[in-house]
Amino acid sequence: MPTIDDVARAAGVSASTVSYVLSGKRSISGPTRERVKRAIAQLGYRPHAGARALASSRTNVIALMAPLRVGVDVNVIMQFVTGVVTRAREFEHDVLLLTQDDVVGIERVSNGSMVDAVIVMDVEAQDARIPTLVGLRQPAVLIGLPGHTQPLSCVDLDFEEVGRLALSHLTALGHRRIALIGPPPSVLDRHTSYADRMLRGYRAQALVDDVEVLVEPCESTSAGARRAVAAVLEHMPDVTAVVVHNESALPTVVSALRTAGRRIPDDVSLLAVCPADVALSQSVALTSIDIPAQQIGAAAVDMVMERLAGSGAVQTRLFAPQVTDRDSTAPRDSTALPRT
Amino acid sequence: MPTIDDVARAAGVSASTVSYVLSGKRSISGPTRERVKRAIAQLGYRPHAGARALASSRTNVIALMAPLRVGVDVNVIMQFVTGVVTRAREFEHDVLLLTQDDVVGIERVSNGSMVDAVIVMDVEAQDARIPTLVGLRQPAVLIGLPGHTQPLSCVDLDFEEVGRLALSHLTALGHRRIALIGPPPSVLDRHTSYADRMLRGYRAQALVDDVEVLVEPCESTSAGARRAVAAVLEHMPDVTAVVVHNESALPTVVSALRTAGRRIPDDVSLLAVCPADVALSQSVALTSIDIPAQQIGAAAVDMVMERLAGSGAVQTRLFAPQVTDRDSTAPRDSTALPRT
DNA sequence: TTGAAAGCGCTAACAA
DNA sequence: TTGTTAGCGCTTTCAA
Repeated sequence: MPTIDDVARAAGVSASTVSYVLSGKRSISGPTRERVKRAIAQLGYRPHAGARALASSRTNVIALMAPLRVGVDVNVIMQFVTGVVTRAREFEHDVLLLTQDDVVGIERVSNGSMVDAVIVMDVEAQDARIPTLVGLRQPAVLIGLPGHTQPLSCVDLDFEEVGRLALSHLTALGHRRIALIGPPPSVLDRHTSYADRMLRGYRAQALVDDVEVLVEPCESTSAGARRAVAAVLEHMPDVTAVVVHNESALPTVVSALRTAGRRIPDDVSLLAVCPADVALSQSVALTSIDIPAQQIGAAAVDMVMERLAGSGAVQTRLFAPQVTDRDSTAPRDSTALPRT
Repeated sequence: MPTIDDVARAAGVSASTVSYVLSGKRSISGPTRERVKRAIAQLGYRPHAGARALASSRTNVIALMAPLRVGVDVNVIMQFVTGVVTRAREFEHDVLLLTQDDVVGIERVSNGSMVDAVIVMDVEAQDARIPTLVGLRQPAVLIGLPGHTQPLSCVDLDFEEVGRLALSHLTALGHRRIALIGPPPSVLDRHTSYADRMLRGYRAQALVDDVEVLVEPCESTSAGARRAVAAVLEHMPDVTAVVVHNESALPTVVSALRTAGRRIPDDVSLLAVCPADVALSQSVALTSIDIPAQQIGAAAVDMVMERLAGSGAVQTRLFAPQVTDRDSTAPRDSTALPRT
């Protein structure tokens, strides 16, 4: 591999000039720049990342800690990751992948100066990683909100508002008995940020709208979904609307409701909280609140970059949820009246 | 951050001694080692990754190029990634995540000496990345097989054998009219390695066993799955067995068959090609051929490490598939009388 | 068993 | 506008 000195020699300039051509940190005359660029292209020169990191204390790599366990809304995770990687590349950064369980990994890559920043997914209310993150030399961004405010940047969909919105959308349609088929018990037990907040908003809105609600956790399997539907129908036989916040359960919830003789949306309205493409790939186009995972991932990178540029302060950024009406919701009395 | 010199000073030794304690590349007296280790712990010392890479030309990072597009058997991808990351950590390596579309990314991280090796997923028969990979200074391992033998290490499930095995398992149960609900058309069109090979084996075995088969590509949506089932029932009304090689279609295929009045396994046997946990989370425990994605990912890392240690030659490693009998397959005449 | 010292390839302050 | 030079923090050869 050619080094910066090889390039400098080929272009008849000094190494620092090559460096400055590459970084743009000082002005270079047109002809010089041209010669240097030609030499770089000719030799196929690539700066050595380690040397660069050593000299500049910048690695152009950010760490992303993602929950690689299977079963938990794998699509959403993929979209977060895609958003992060794609946006990072736009800033000439690469992404180092850390897994959830590798908590010491944060310190390893941070203290070992392998990365410029850390993005953490799947945050829990009392997240064990937070003390570590707070002590880091590099900026950290959470996707999700910890239970208590921390000196850390956070970004997420406003899940509390998701809960309120889901419920109020259905009550506005006249529904008074509404069930939530939620995330798996394990997610709830861990007080995963998004699940907790969604539930809080949902329950709060139930009080406001004075409607009866039911919350049924749901394993991310077909059997789990069927069990959840059965439980809902048993405990709330006259349910007329269901909110589903569990991507993998979605197809089975839909078919289980039908099997139980509940037409969608004639007998039961269904509102899903999931990425838009998931809502659209079900057997009915589902009315849904989109989880803009890719955008959130991209926003996390933006916040990282602002912090690295020195222009960004610690902040929390919440995306406002929106209901997209599709074919799975209807007014409560839609069957009582003739339909078109 | 403390440097190696700080540690050396604290321990009353030279920097090289600290380095050797860390690498184990020469013998150190017990007391010295102890003092050094204590100093390291006390100072919370971490070697600077860039400096290390510069001096040793080893980064302890491997690049993983993963297909981050959604929809294509996301669970399988996650399991590959998990396998790679987990095993890499066992070898003290981290994983840099590259996306499929970022083809120049390979050259960037390779020539920029950011990584020690490259693992590439989702290989196609004529894969555009192969020439690049062949020219790399670092070892490359493919998960999947290219169409023509290349001077590259490969590892995968033996999908050709999967096709043969799936079919012969069903013919052995007496089935003579068998349909395959396969991957999405886009995957087939790209001649994705695993899909091509599975089909080849399946068709070859159909000739051997002299049975009638049908191949129906299938979009990874509920609607797509329903369409595929309808097409199968239309073109092969007396079908008695179905192979499904499309993870996301699985739940809907199962329910669509039932809706069409075909009981599983009484009227139609169903054999799935998917990770074991996916087969188990359907509404019937499906007879399946497991895709041991995590193991394959781990094996890819093993091959990388052997190559890096100098002990590994270029080789292709194929995992032998196995059928696990569960509740979705039965002899053809289990309920009906023997047919001609 | 240990130390001294020469790089590894780059950046950026200082000089011109 | 460009060049010179002193590190960045580590590994590893050579010497003792």
